[in-house]
This record gives sequence, C-alpha cells and structure tokens, in this order.
Amino acid sequence: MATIYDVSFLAGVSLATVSRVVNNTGKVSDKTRQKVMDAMEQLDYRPNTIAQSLASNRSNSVGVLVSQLDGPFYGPMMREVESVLRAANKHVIIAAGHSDEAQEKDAVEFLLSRGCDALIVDAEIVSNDYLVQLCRGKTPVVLINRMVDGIAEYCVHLDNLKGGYLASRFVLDAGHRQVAYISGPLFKLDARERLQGHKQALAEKGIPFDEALFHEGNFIEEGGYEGMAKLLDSGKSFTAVVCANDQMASGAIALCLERGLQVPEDISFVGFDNIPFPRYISPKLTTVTNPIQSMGKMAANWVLQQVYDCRDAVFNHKFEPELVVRDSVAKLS
Amino acid sequence: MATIYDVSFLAGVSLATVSRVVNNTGKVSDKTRQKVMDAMEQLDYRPNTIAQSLASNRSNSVGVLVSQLDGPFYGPMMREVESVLRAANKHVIIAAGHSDEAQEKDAVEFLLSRGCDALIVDAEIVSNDYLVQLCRGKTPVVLINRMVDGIAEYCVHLDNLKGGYLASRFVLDAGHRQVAYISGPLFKLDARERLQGHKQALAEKGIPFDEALFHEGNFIEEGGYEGMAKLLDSGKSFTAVVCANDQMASGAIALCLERGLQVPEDISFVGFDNIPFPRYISPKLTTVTNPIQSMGKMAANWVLQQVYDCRDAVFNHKFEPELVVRDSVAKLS
DNA sequence: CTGTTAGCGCTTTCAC
DNA sequence: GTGAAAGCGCTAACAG
Repeated sequence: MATIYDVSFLAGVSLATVSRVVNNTGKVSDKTRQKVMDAMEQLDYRPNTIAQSLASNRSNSVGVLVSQLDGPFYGPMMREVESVLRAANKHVIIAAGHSDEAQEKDAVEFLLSRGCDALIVDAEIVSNDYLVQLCRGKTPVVLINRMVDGIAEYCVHLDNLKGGYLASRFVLDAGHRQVAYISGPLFKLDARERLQGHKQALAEKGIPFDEALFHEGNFIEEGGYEGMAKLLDSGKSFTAVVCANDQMASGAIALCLERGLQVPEDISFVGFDNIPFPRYISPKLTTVTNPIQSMGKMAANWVLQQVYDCRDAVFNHKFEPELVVRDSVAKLS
Repeated sequence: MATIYDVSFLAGVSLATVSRVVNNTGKVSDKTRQKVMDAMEQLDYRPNTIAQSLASNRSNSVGVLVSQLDGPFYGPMMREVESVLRAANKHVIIAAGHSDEAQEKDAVEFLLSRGCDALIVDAEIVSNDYLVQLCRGKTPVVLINRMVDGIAEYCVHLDNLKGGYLASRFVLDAGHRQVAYISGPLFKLDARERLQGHKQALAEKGIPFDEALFHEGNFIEEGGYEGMAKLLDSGKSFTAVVCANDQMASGAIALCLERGLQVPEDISFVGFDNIPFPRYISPKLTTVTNPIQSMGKMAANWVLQQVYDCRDAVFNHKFEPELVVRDSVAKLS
C-alpha cells in the first residue's frame, strides 16, 4: 500500500502538499495539484484513515448503540443513520445493548474507547444519571427514544404518551368499554408512557383501569401470544385489546385466530409502531406510527452538524405519533 | 484523557512495561503489574485504540457489508456477527450496499480504507471477478450468501437450489399440479438458484414450466402483492403459489385475502427464509429455513480464527435448508 | 523481567 | 503556494 511519502516523492512535492490536496484544504496551484493527483492515481494511493485519525484526533466514525440489531424496529432507524453518515464519509460502528445494563455500559465504553467522534445511543436500561454523565462528557451524544431531564437538548424521542392515548382513544371512540391492555416491559420508559396514555384515555371516558385486563408483555410476538392467552383464560370479558406494539399485537391476534376467534368481529386490536409486516396480515392492523426512521435521520444529521459542521438542520426533539386506521377495530356503537 | 506516558510516569516504569500489562503480553512481575494497574486506575486510563491500530497495524475492527440494514433478513445475521465479534472485543463497522453495484463497491472501499482487519461481505451485485479480486487481496474476506468458483473456500452459503426444490416438491407432493411461482429478482443469484430448484421439482413430476405462471418479483411484500394480482388477473388457473421468500408470500397472501380468497382452501402457499413474522399470521406459512444466523456466526468465528487466531472452529461452507411444514398448503390428493 | 528507541502514516503549525 | 519538522499515542524489536 502506497503511503503519502511515496506520493510526495513521485510527485516531487512535500508531504504537506500531498496532504493538502488529499484533504482539499489550503491553497495548492493547479499544476501542483495535478502532479499530485497523477501520482496518487499511478500508485493507487489511498490514505490510511487510522493514521489520519491519530494525527487529526478525529476518527470520522460515529458509534451507534441500539438494543437489538434484529427485529423490525431498529433496522429502519439504522438504515437512515448509515445512509446519512456514509454519504458524508463517516463510519458507522454498531453495538447492541440487548436490554442489559452491563452490556449497554460496556457497549458505550467500547464505542468511546474506539474514539468515535459522536455517539447515537438508544439506551433502554442505564440510568438517567449515567446518561447525564455521558452527555456531559467530551464526546457528543444524541439520545434516541429517551427523554432525560437536564439533557433534553440531546434527546430525540417520540411522544409515547400521546401515542398510547391515541390508540386507546380510538378504541374507546369506537364504542368499546371493556378494553384490555398488553403492555411492554415496564422497566422501559416508552412502555410506561404508552400505558400512561392508555390510562389517560380511559380516565377521560370515566372508565376505571382494571388490573385484570392488564398484562405486562415483552414487546415481542411471544409476549403478545402469551398475554392474550392469559387474558382470555382469566374469564374476564373484553371486546378490544390495545397492544403496546405491533409485534405483541401480531402474537395476540395469532392466538385468537388459533382459538377460532374473529378479528375484529369478536375482538378488536390496536398496535403501536406501524412496522411493515402487519400491513400484510389479515386483518390489517390499526396502529400508531413511530417515525423511527425520521428520528434516526435527525440524529445522524445532528451529529453531522455538531461534530463535522456540515449542513445545518433544525434539531427536532419531539416527534409526534399518528393514528393509522386500518381494519382491526370493530365499531360497536 | 490520560496517555500511556502519564501512566508510565506515575507508575515509575517504562512505556513498554505499561504496554505489556495493557496487552497482557510478555512477562511482567506481579509487583510491577500492580503498580501499573494502580496508576491506570487512578488516571482512569484507557488506551487510545486508534494509536494502537496505527502502531500495530491492526484495527481490531471487522467490516460488514449487507445489502440492507432493515428488513427481517439481515438483522438476525448481524446480531450474531456483532455478538461473536464484540465478545472478542472487535469492532463491527457496517455498510449497506442497497443492491446497487456502485454502492457495493463503494462500501467495500470504504471498509477497506478504514483498515478493517477482515470483511464479511454479502454482495448481491458486484461481479464474481470483482469478488475474486477482493479475496485475493490482503484483507481476509468471507462471502456470505454467495458461492463463487475459485474462491469457494471463502464462501458461506445456503443450498438455495435444494431449498427451492424442497418447497416446490412439497406442493407437488400435496397433489398440486398448477403451481405458480413468484420469484426474486433474477439478477440475484439466490433467486436464480431457488427458481432452478423449482424447475427441477417440476421436471421430476413431468410438469412443464409455464411462463404464464411465473412472475419475477423483488423479494419484498409489495412485489408479492403485485405479482399475485398479475397472476390472478391473467386468467390462468392454479392452485398453489411457491414464493421465493416469505416477504413476497405475505404480500401475495394479503392480496388473496383482500379478494376474498381463502388460504389454503382456494390457494396454497409456500415461502422461503422462515423469517419470524409469518409464524404469527394466518394461516401459518409453510416455508423453508434459511439459517442466516448460523451463517453469520460461522462467518464471524472464521474471522476470529483467521485473523485473530482465537478459537478454532470448523468452517462450514454450505448450509442446508429444511422444510418447515405449517398450515398454508392444502392437500389435494 | 524491564527499558530504549524507532517508527506506524498522516496533519498541522510555522517559516519561507 | 510550498516545505520542514514536530508530534498524535502506542507497539515492537532489541538490548540489557
């Protein structure tokens, strides 16, 4: 692999000049530039980015921490992040936290020690204090899917409460009065917020929240499936189920179909997230959008702006969910 | 940020000694080691990985190229890759090729110039020649989902032909004789191989391949949906559809349900890949497994072994698909 | 077992 | 406009 020395020698100029044309910085005469370009071409020179990083104290890489790499949720977000960042020639280093505190912290350390110029973090477990500390650190950080007091300016998040409210409100407006709720794991903030939205919608209609119609799931299909079984077996009657995400809704619907229940004739369903798949199942799932792609893009652009001062986007902190009405809720009234 | 100098000064030892304890290489007396450890602790020293890389000519990072970051397919693979590699303290740098030749090449360049110690590549478009060239290069490469003559030892792939055969064979054995086929885009090798398996199964039963019952889709839901519409509208009759992946099968089934067709009573379906979601739709999709996770894990382990000489796994090149029988195929005979 | 000493390949003042 | 030279923080002979 040719080095900058080889190029400077071949072109008959100094190191500094080669560096200038490589980085397109400083003034270089056209003639010199051409000589350098030719030499680079001839040697198939490509800068050693490691050396660049060491010398310039910039790694040109940004670390992304998500809780999982699989599943329908983070893929679309990462897609946007990668796409924005690579267009700007920045590297994306990924790490997964797997919803485990030690792993999350470990991943952050890992990314930090890698010398990432910035971090995009979707942390589920670590404490607010830890995040505050992190944001106060030297490396710029943007937090996705989380709103932490005191560092709100680094947070990009969805109004989950409103989303939960919209979902439940829709079911209620359709005339349902006995509404079950399959929640995400309550150690996750978004799960708590969505539940809170549900309770708020209930309260507005003067319906008391009934613990017997509540199940704490895990945000994946299995959890919805099991939760639904529990709910059904409890003997409590209900005509609709609000699920804290689409994956659990799918699992729950699957169980209903297995037991010969019609959706939405016998039981209505609402989901959350608007992931791609449920559009293709029957009945099409009514749900609430979660603009995770936009959030990913926003985070990436913010990094670009803050760290590499390219572009200048307005930083939108709070994203609004919207109801997507499809076919899984029956009108009762 | 403390440097190795600070540590060596505080501990009263040389740079080399500090380096030795950091890397756990060479012999260091317990007493000295302890002094160094204390100093590191006290200074909250963390090695600068960029400098390490430059000096050791190793980046401790491996590049992963996939065609997309979203979708149900690559997530599980990346999950395994990340998990294996991070456990070994290696960084995972990702890039997406988006099924575009320029972008794929670009991504490879990108990863290479980053000084990745190895590459795990799922390239769909670039030519075999390009890949041969790449594999002959200095950086070790493992190719996923592709079998290229001459560099077979670097390939990890699925026997797609067999998979296609299994799917069609099952439908045929169930008594279906008019079988439509919704293919993946034929510029992709796996799509071609699966189709070939289909044709082989057909041939075994003495059934001629009928162009009118064939649709070239795009491996995503929309393609299945549209292909199904085309097939249905063509007026040709058929009792089963073999889809080259589950996503298209889902789209196709969705269209059937919209049109009031029963699955599998009116039309039977088989998919391919065994992605998580379709297990939760109705009817549960009969499909063929694609052990993409195992392939990811295998690739990562190979890298570990080859590049970092840890572990010693047997390198399994060819993975076998298996039929998963669920409820989407009706028995006709 | 420990220290000395060159670099790794590039950026970046500071002169000229 | 261009060049000289001093590092960036660490590894890896080599010597002792």
